[in-house]
Amino acid sequence: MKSLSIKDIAVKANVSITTVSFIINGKAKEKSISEAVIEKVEKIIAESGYKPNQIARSLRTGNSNIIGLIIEDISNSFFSRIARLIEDKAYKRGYKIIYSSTENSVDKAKELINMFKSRKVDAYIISPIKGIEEDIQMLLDDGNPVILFDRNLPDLNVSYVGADHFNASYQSIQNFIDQGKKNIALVTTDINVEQIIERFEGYRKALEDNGITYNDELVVKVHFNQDEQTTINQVKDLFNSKNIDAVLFATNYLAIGGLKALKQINKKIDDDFAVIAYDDHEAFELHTPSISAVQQPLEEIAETIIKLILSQLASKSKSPVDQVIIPARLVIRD
Amino acid sequence: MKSLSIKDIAVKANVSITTVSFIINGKAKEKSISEAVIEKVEKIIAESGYKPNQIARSLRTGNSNIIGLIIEDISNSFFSRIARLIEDKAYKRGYKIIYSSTENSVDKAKELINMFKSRKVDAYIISPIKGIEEDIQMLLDDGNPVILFDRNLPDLNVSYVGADHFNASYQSIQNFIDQGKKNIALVTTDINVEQIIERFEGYRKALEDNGITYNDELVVKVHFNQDEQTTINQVKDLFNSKNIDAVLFATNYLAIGGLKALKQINKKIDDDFAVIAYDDHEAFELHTPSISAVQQPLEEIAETIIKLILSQLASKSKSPVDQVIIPARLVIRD
DNA sequence: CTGAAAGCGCTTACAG
DNA sequence: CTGAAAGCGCTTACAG
Repeated sequence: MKSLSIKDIAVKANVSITTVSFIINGKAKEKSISEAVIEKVEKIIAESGYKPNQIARSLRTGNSNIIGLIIEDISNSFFSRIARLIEDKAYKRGYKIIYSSTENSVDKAKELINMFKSRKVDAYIISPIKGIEEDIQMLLDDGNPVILFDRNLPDLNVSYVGADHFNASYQSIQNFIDQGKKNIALVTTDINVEQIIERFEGYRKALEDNGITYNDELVVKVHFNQDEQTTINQVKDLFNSKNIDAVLFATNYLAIGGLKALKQINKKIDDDFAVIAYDDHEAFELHTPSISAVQQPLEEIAETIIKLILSQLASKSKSPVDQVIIPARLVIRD
Repeated sequence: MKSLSIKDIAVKANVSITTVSFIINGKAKEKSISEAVIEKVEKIIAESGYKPNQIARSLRTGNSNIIGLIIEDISNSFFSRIARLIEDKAYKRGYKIIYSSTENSVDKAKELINMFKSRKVDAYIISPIKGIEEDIQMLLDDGNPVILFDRNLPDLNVSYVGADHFNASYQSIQNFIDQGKKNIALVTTDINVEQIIERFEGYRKALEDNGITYNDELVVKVHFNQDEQTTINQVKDLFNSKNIDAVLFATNYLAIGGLKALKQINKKIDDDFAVIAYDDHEAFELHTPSISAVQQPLEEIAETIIKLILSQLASKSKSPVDQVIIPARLVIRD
């Protein structure tokens, strides 16, 4: 069953394709099409259920009304919640989202960028990894709107939206110290991305500013993508071998694994031992006791991303570069 | 900066567009293009970084290599995990995913189907709601591959993949009864979708088969989309007014809200009071005590969906209708 | 007030 | 072994 084309409508209405096109695109008034013709054509369109072929429209106009979203992993709740907000806001402005997960692979990320490029997406929202700087630079050189989020690529002159990871991490550690903690551990990952590095630097700086010597042995860097059981074992080893009175988990999935480890070795979270997770998660409020967490302002991040995209889309000229850093919020529970 | 077209490559290589097209599409041998020409053209393509315009290709060939995914809400962990698996498997077969969330709105669902239609997606994966039967029937009439998942539309003769919600619910209740529970509550939602109805029927039938009278007052149906606090209050009311020794939460977000309510009224989960959540969630294993859950076989569901899609895409003729029901697994914790 | 025609970047049947 | 040309379904500058 072939679907209807603009030609079919034109024939049925006994007018030209041009006229139908003008009506579809709301240019009827501007082109002074007569009321009678407008009504006739609109009636036929409504009755037939005709939908313009967006592919043809894209080929002709050069834009697709699709925004490409490249993230690490859609099943990670931080990304899925951001994706939801972005989708919603984009949708309201007439844009659809194509997403794809990179799994932190440089090759896959490059492939995805190429794929989106050949699909002529109108804009790119990317949570990037190191190693794709060149590819992003090419997108910029070609005049594409590009917004990085969550993590920045400092070598690039590109728009970026993200939380203030350094300060949020710093405040978390300061909070521990204010409670009198001295042996503060950090469980983080070994991926070399901006936001993880900033969280580490916030940790280190807060210790330093409070006169506490940084101790390498209190920092565990787990491999990205390793299975949870391995992470759990590493955390157990850490707590079994060291005397620790507070720990910051640098991501929510690390915190989930870490809490399981603490449960298994029966390490109680109480006045003598404090925990903060970076990025909130539904499990934390529910946990006994409740777990404090750094909340990134997802709504604000998503809104800012979309605003920047739209303004870049609007300005046909060289896109302005905006770097927006949004404060994160430390939520202390219990 | 305009990107390169096939014509630019043809000019540079001093051959025709046709020849370049054959080479790009791997038909060089078949069309007996000479080795020398193939090499020359491939070299130029590689050097120039030329990527064929997929929009033009789609317009010409009529397919897009894009699969449309319509779900309730990407930020719900059940859907985001399924989305991740589907994306991954589709990607390996050369397909990309466009997704959109319906938020259980019939209007939005209809809009999304139209949007995907005008984008000429090659296939549709839909977690449907009642009220869009006609729209789906139109897709089927037009010969589009359509797979429903999670929830079925029984009035339609369409392929479907989902867990055996009835039996999983039945077994959960049977498990309670085997432990000697008598006053078994169900917290569910008021959305009129197949999988929620089946979970309810499983509950009711298990009670009946065990000679326990169904009691309307032990069933709470919360409004879809209401805020969590309202749900929490309803659950509190239920437990404050009734004597209950077991509860099945029909979705994982209801369980999250419900567990918060139980915590607030200090209702302990122990030998005298049992809880099962439908759909697992990271919070449940971590909870004190751990919460039992029905696990849907996500991997198998995603794999089956993709297999059906591919087989429908392959068979140019009338697509076969397969309804695949996959057993779910009750994981008892503690 | 309306239409004929070019062109977006491809694929492919046909011709040689 | 290779190419000219039609056509996918639109939009839009130009003409009348």
